Amino acid sequence: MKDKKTIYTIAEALDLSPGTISKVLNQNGNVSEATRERVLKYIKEVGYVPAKSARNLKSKRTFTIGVVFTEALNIGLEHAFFSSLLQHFKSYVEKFGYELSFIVRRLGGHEMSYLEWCMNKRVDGVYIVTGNDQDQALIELIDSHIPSVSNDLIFEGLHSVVSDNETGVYLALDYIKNDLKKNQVAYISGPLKAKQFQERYEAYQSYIKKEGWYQEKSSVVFTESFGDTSGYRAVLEMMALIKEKPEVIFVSSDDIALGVLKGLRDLKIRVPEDVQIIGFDDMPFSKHFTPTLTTIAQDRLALGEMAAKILIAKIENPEITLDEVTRIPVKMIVRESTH
Amino acid sequence: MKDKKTIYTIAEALDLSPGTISKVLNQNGNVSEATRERVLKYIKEVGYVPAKSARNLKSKRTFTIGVVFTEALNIGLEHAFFSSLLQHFKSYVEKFGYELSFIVRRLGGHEMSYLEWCMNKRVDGVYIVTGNDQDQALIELIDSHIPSVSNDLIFEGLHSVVSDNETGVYLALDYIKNDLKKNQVAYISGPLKAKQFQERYEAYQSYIKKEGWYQEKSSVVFTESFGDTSGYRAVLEMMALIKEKPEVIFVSSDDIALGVLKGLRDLKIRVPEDVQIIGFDDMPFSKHFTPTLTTIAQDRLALGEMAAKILIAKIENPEITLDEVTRIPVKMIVRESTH
DNA sequence: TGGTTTTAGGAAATCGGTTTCCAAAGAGGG
DNA sequence: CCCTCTTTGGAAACCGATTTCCTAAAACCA
Repeated sequence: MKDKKTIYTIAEALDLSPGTISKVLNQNGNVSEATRERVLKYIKEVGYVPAKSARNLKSKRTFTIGVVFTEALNIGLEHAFFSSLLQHFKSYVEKFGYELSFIVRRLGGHEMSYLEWCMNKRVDGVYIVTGNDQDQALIELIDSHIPSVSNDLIFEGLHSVVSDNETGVYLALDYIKNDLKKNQVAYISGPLKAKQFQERYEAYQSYIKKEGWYQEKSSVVFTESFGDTSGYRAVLEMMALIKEKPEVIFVSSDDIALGVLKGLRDLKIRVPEDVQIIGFDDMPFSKHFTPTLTTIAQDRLALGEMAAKILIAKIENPEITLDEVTRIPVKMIVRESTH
Repeated sequence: MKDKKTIYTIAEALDLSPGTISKVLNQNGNVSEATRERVLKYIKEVGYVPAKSARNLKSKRTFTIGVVFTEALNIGLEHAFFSSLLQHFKSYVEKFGYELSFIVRRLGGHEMSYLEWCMNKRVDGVYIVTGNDQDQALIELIDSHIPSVSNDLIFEGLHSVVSDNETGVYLALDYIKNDLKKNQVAYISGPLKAKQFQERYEAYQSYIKKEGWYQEKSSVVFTESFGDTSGYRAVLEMMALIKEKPEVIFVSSDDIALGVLKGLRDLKIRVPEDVQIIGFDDMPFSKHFTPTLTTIAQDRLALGEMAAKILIAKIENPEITLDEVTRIPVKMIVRESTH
């Protein structure tokens, strides 16, 4: 029973040829309804499952997508935002029969590049959840013929699906200007190595300049990495150095904002009475912070699914032409941290 | 250049036989140092990478571990605790050349069981991050000959690596009794379908009984799922029904506790002045809650790595005998939510 | 009924490695 | 110098599907 079951075993048992079994399995080729059913029935009976490696070897398609998930800057799978993208991407591609496999850079002891790994595995496509645009090995992969899509990097020749960060920043600043009627604002940014922080920072700068708002040097602080601990340190640093206390602090991500809230609490600065806070992302837990966090919501579902849709389209139709960058709309969510 | 490169191409170019190339690649067989280097050099030059599917087909080993990550009860990859386990597991097994592949239950349109998928892919082992112990398909997988390990389920015949939940609960309750000197305590539990909540709940019950602490019916509430929103609802429900307000609420996970804190705030109940809160898990963000959360810390690194270690041991030595359940110690971390 | 078109199913090559077995050449020993 | 032992590398079967090409039988048609 637990012996080997192959297409040959089956064929022999049913007095057919292996080719016929294969045809039944792939529902192509001409097989009579009668034998089709006979084969299917027998297969179910003995619990035969075709070996994927054999199939892959011959047919070149693996129905596997390689996932790049750089564990730099504190963002591994532990980072809720990116895990969430991966989750949505995964759910979507699974509907089309694709599976995910993490790209590994060392296989059984020796290092290999992203591209080598992908060729070795013959993945059908590559999904970059987070990556480092300075990474030569990643660039090599992007430049290869393997279809790829990213929810993070923006790169010549790479299809990216990212939030409309600029509009997000403008929404927040317009709100500060028109609703809160403030202009004494400070900014806490994640590391600019990450593309989204870079875009948000640039949008911030351009808005400030356009409005002519006064900004002293310390009113912009960069964290050294992702995560609440970084935010905690950043806000302490800012408040220690800044002369004119800000009325509003705009923080470039919610997880960093959590640390900022804690830092302010330790400094006995009340939110929103003494300073108001706006975050970016709208993570699930942001609505339960103390105070609950006003933020710019990213549509994680749309980000992940659109990336999936594009990648599948590229895999199944290599000739397709698409915009390089797809922007997903964001929206503002007002909660207790501003009023 | 971008044409096909196989062991045959290489062999021809170097005037050797394919077998010899294979021997070089696998550093076994007798090959002279001279040709070894010649082959290696040429391979590097033309950028040849062996096709994994061909290798797998012959050698049966795939160096791939299937990951079961049930997306029930709100716990997908988005759940920080389980993502973290997966992250640590992944980092560990990668050192030994294993890669991870999510187990998918529908491949190219048609449903398949966990076991079918695993046999189809010929995975070397299975890692259950989260699973449902009522799931017949999962049980079938566990009962199969494929080596497996779990960080969640505890099951006859399955190797599990889990926290010492009982000690964790006792630590918290001893602290309530001996340090806080309270005994008016309530409990908010995650759904008992999840093994860890079941264990914690049982430990709680046994302690309460042992101490003879008074408990009215509403002093234990179960959430319908994971996540802060569940906690929010649960605490509102509890406070609405309970007669004798508790002095301490013990919440069976930190993410649920976040919602509890928010609920109490909405009810104008102060923490820790009016009621003290103890969580379970010690998630990275728990130290930045308002107030910061006293909790029982689980060692996520140890959980993930130990699971990895055990699985690799089982794969590489099928005869090995191990304890079915490995308990990882927990410790108590006191913060502002108690005093 | 004879001739033509379909259809069902088989034979065999192929994908790209791994591995066993074997022969030739070189090394060692008396 | 002859014989044995070891090294080196080749030939070929094999892993388990897929796929093309082909033939025999069945169906169709006038």
